[in-house]
Amino acid sequence: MNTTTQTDTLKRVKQILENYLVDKKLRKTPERFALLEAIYTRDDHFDAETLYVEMKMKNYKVSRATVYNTLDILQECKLVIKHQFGSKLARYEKSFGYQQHDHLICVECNKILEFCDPRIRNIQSMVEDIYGFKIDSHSLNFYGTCSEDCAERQRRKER
Amino acid sequence: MNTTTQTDTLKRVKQILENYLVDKKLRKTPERFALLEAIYTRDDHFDAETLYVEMKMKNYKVSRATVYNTLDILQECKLVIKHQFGSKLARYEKSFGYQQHDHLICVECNKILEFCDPRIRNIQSMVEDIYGFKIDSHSLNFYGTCSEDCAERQRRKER
DNA sequence: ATCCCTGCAAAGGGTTTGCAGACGC
DNA sequence: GCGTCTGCAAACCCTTTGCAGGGAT
Repeated sequence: MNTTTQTDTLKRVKQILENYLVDKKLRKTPERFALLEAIYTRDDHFDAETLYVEMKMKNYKVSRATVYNTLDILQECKLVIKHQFGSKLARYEKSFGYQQHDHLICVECNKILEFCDPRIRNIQSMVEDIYGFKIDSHSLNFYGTCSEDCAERQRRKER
Repeated sequence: MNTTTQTDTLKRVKQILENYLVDKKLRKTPERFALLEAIYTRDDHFDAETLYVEMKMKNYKVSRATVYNTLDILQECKLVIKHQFGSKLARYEKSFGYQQHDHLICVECNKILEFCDPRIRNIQSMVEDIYGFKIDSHSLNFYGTCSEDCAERQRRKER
């Protein structure tokens, strides 16, 4: 994504947040927009603490409470997605302009790759039909090792 | 599953645990076998606390520490699978004699259904080839509502 | 007899909550 | 000015850990 597009994205997501806040009669606080910008400047699967520390480093003071509060709001307006990659530590990522995708997680070095596969949609509609569920979302994670090094490290642990 | 088969399963999983403990030079304590039996008598996706309380109710005293310790061991010998269904609270289920399956979770009433789909295997091998990962396991969860009642309750929340 | 395992309770890590003061409306 | 949002810290929940006594080998 080049700089122009990123600036453009930033404008659009800020607009979405603003609309959401107005609609829900919530306040347009500077903290919320600062956090949104920080999130849309990142390009990874971060946790709440990392975001909190990043703000601190930039000399933008926000409390942990505000970080969590804002992450909740951003999830509600679909600007952020929360993941639980098999541990209790929640991970987040921006979601505007991204096509829905799934994750491939290296259990050794924690590298996370993304992939898309249209077959999941098919599985979803089949499952909806069979069980009478209305499905809103899904998460598909593959866990494994990303390289021979990581595979070797894993084998060593299992002994 | 009829009673005969369940008794049979119980015998077999106890044997598996015993072999594992001997192999790893761990001790065959009564707590471990009692917990294994409790787990294989259940038929749901339970959390550690529920199991702990169940043992208490049956007047079989085990500590939380032992519950967690035993769940770890049972995971290692593949008799139990641990799930993280989008919350920090871990869920467990017995896994011997079960084919690998995935989950459908009602976000309103927390009902959990299971399903299998062979296409996931295909996606898995494709992803392995493309990204050079060696995949050990996966988790696919669909989140939605299980009935019109639950769907309605969800809509009411969103207002 | 060894020393791993247990029970207990305290500590731990991530997240949520309560409260008083700040500030968007 | 009203009422929500913030920062702070304490509380919270689930899980892990430390330790001393007990039981498997």
